Amino acid sequence: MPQLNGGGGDDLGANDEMISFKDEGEQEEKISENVSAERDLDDVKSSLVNESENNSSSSDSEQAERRPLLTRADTESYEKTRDYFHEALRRQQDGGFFKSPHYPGYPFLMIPDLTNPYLSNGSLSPSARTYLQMKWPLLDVPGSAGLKDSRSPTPGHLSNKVPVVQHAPHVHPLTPLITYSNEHFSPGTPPSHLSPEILDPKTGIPRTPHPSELSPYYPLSPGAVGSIAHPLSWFMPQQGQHMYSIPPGGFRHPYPALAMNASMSSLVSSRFSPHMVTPPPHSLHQTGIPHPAIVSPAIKQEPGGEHISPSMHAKSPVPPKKEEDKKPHIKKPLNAFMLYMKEMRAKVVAECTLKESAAINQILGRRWHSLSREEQAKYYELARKERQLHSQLYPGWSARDNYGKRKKRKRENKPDSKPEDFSIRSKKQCVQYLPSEKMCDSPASSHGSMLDSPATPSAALASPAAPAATHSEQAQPLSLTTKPEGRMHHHFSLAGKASGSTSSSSSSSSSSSSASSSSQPTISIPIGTSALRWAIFTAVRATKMEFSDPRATLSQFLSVFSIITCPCINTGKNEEL
DNA sequence: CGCCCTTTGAAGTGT
DNA sequence: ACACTTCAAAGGGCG
Repeated sequence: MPQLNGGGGDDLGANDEMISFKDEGEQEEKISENVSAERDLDDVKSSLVNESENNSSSSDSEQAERRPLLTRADTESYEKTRDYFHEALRRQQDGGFFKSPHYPGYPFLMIPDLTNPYLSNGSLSPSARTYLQMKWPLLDVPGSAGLKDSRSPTPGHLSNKVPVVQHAPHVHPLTPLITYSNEHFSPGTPPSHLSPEILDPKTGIPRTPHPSELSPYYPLSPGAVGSIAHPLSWFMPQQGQHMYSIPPGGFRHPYPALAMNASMSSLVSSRFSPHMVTPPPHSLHQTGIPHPAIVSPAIKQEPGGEHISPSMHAKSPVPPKKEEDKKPHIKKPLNAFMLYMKEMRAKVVAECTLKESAAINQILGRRWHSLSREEQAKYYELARKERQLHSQLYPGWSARDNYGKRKKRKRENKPDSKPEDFSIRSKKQCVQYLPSEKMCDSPASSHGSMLDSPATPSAALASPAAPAATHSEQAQPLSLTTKPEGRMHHHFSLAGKASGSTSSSSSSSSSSSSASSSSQPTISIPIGTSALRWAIFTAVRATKMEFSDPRATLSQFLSVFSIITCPCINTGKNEEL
């Protein structure tokens, strides 16, 4: 969300968030799309502190172009998705590689961890994970060949990283993909809301899935699994990977019947793909839904073997554990960025030798910002489905349930983050992301990207979160700003939300804002409120400018507004430090 | 061994 | 309504 307001993210997030966006160098990235990750890395490292961004406006035009697309109605986007789906299916049937021009990564999007994403203990080795993510289709699943990963573009080196995974003879080839093992799964009663039946997408009437109905998308037998690709396989993990993995035994229907609508069913089916659908071999965990998200506290142990052959040993529900233990740890559904990260991490790691996650994440964050709206929208949509599915699986679950499960993090710095301290403590953030000139650089340059925002309609699509439409309008002004604007915010004392979006960013932004406010007179504008609009209005009036063209309006406004509110913009002075 | 770092986003709590 | 916090993934770094 941070990024484009109207865009998908918008819905999700508050408009404000968009503001908070850090401008990390989106432009930079765009300009140098080809730039290797190493460069990114270098930037990250070297600049870790000082990252001066180019102001190239090249990206603007690009963004401007794509914005219009985003403005379309949700329906359109969904249709688009459907088109992708069909396309994927078609390609798979053709046996060709599916390369998604728009979103190459999707195919393995959720594949990422063999281990259930929601399991705290992923047992697979990183390399194995990477391998599977990228190539799992190659696992001895015969039919999967056709699916070969769309990501083919992926550097071969990646594939090389992984050792061949062998399955025990008796184990289904896909078993490894089933991250969820009984062990992890705490016995529980399946959600009452889940019923064995599924809703007919068209009629919405519950019905019992018939084998014939399931196929071709829902292969019934393990053997068939590989051969039949789910239409959404391109979109979802290739048959096997699920965010919510299923226990070895699998459910008869993964999530048996969540109230499925078309989208849900597709999601579920893809997620709990074939093997899941497959009739439970023997050791089905009948009690419940083994969901990847469910993690038994006690389980944090050995990664290894059990994952590989999860199903095999349907261990009887482990001996009674403590009360607390009994309560499975259900992980939060992954958000759009997390999904993106999972997908791209391996790639980034492969491109640069860097292994440090912190650095990689920075790169990923930048890349995330550089993604087109459409690309991001896909992840948002995916994340939305994730949440939807998650909520259906765990109706009573609340993010709050996981509070305190982790050790406390650093948060302390925030409170104390006094300007000075702050600079010291979180220097990285400040320095790195608050490049001076860039911030000010031109709202104009940023406009291009912002321009598209108007459209909010697309937001719904992009942003799964959907609070959307309503916000989008208000947000727009804010949303207009992409990263650059985020910077602007710094100039303004936009305290609020901007900072709020991220702990880290928040601290930096807040600090920066405070710093700026202290050093220079600035206009405090509550973000996400009518105040901003008022400010805009005022600014426009002040200049007596008339705008006929929406785009012109925005850009002009931004120019004016920036001038009025952010003197430093012109100077390029970085107040921050 | 286990937390930190780092990213964005969602969802929680707090004011 | 807004601000702030926590957690989600990941894996090297570090105490």
